[in-house]
Amino acid sequence: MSRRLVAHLDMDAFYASVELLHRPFLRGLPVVVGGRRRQPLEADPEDLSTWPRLRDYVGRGVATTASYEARALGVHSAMGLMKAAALAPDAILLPADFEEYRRMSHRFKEAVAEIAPVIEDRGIDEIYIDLTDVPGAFDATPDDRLAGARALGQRLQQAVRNATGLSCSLGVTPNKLLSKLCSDLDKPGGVTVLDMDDIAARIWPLPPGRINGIGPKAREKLEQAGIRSIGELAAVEPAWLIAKFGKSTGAWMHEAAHGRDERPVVTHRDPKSVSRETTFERDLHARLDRDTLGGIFTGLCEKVAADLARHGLVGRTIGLKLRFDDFRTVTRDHSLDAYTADAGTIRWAAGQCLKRIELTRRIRLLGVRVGTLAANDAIPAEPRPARGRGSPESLPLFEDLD
DNA sequence: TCTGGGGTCCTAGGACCC
DNA sequence: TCTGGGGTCCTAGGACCC
Repeated sequence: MSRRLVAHLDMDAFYASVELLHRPFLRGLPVVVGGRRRQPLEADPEDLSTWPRLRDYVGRGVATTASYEARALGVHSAMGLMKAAALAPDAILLPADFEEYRRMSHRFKEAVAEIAPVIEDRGIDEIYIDLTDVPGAFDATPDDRLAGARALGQRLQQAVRNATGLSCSLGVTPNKLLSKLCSDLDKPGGVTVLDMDDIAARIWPLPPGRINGIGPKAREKLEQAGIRSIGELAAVEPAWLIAKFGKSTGAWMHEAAHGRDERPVVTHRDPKSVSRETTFERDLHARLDRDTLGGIFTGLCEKVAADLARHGLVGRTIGLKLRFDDFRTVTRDHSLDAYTADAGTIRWAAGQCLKRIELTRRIRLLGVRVGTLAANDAIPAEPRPARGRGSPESLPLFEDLD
């Protein structure tokens, strides 16, 4: 087995930290980023009482990020803002400024790339870095066998701070699984270094949910079986896990609990789907609100089409997603014979999907997706045998419901 | 005061073909 | 008339992640 060194770098409370960078007078206060698009901020830096507070928020938004002061009050990302307001009514609520976050994201990734160019993007605020071939990665001193890994982690952290003024945390270990886990162990601002020999002492005491890929459902199942730590998970027969979680997940879980992970750092991935969805301010009725729904539907299809065009992509499988007022979600797919990036064709196919859904309840969310993607300049001339279907000139949508 | 938006991957059944 | 497999594509739902 070849020796690897992989880092996971995670920005600390990224969106909130970017906001505080631009508004240092808010430092020390609980700050939450999130909510739906609102009017531009018109607050006075000199007068904190003019800044929007969580308690004044009304609507369906969630917290995207909470500063550490807000986290101390129990607010965390993905929490509904109404619930968050009950916990931290005085927290400052800032609208998300994705353009700015993307700029800072680009900046920190560039700074890392100057030191270690093999980078896997995991979203706007985190990356994996393959350090195996970076000079010094495996240096050791008499009192620190992981001195090279530690020094590299600290160097990356300093480079990010110099380039952005922002703090991040790193895990540096032999693989992605362990590094992801470790970057979270000493947040904010930590560099956690670990070798396979340290797994029993450092990893096994942690709860299974700390493993990336074990979510609420799996955690619940494990808990019911009395498995409360990664060490206990590691001691379970793989056959039992496979019976409980299926072949793939069960086998993976066993390996993960032992800290084994051979996944490479992937520098490029082809996109699999492009989608747009929106949750309405109020639940809409298929018939009573059909004009509103029809307009939103068309808008989503146009956005997806524009996204495809921007990336030079075309797709063949059109998907529709509805969420009802009881939060039940249904999806329908419709595969076309030919690739498309055309808004009208997408809307027609999504309309075919809509026909197959029984609209008994009010609708909370509407989404449109295009999958089975190909590059615009590499479409097969005869993609598939035509199987006969209507032409996209009629657009039966919410208009002809009823 | 319920629960955003953009994704990936897995499972499982049925159609259809050899 | 009954009995096979394997392979691929399509669809629907669900778990999970950032």
